[in-house]
Amino acid sequence: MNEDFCCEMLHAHPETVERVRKRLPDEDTLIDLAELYRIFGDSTRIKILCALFEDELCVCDIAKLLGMTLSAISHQLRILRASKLVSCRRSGKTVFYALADEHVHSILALGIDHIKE
Amino acid sequence: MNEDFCCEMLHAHPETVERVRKRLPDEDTLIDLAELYRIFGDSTRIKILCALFEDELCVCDIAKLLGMTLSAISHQLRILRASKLVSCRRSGKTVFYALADEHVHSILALGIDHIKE
DNA sequence: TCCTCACTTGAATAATTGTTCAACTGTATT
DNA sequence: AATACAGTTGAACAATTATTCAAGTGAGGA
Repeated sequence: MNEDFCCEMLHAHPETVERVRKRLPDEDTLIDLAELYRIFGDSTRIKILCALFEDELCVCDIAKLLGMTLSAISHQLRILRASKLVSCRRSGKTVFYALADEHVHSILALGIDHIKE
Repeated sequence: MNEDFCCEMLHAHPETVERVRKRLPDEDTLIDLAELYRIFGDSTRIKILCALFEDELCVCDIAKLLGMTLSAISHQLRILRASKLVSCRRSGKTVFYALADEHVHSILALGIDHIKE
């Protein structure tokens, strides 16, 4: 749609809008940011991330911990892998998953802080 | 489903699972946490939050800034209000929105850090 | 080589959700 | 009182997505 006709705007604040527009991160950054949070925004994935926050786990362990099927967990791990939030290593028939980095840890911790208030 | 039959688990690690289970935040906290991130996980809402991070804005300003309809923005503001991430005040015919607290700021900043690496 | 098991994957289904459209508030102006 | 405008809301629609089911890998053991 055409942004010039989103509303009448006779009483909008064009100078404020311009100032904010200049400071706003670029479109791609904002979309990536939303995408990152979207990954955290599912209870199954949050549970997996919080579990891996405690220890490295194999798919079977996670499935048992969450009371879900291997398939459901594997599908979610695929999404977490694609987003580089978890890493994995194979040991024989078993695949172990772990958090990818400290950032994931920080983001989780901050969210928990917010919830608890 | 029954967590005892999620998989064969002949080679799972029950002691690790138990240890992690004990440390894991309770179910409700995890669901609330996912819910919080889910709100951040939409590009329209992230844009609104980032814009409000810069300045208080009326609905019309936000619509112009994002090039979207008043209705679409209002629907998203309703969700942000319900999640207590934004506050609003009416001044005549105009309704101004602002970030609800510092936490929102912190969560956004941390996410941007992660993206930029 | 055959079998078992840990895990992955693709298709199908059900549920959720973002935007649009049209109708409706509430406040100010004339 | 009538009109205009900023914003809200509900229903409908399209798109996305989480889980299930069934079939398929790949590694180790017999």
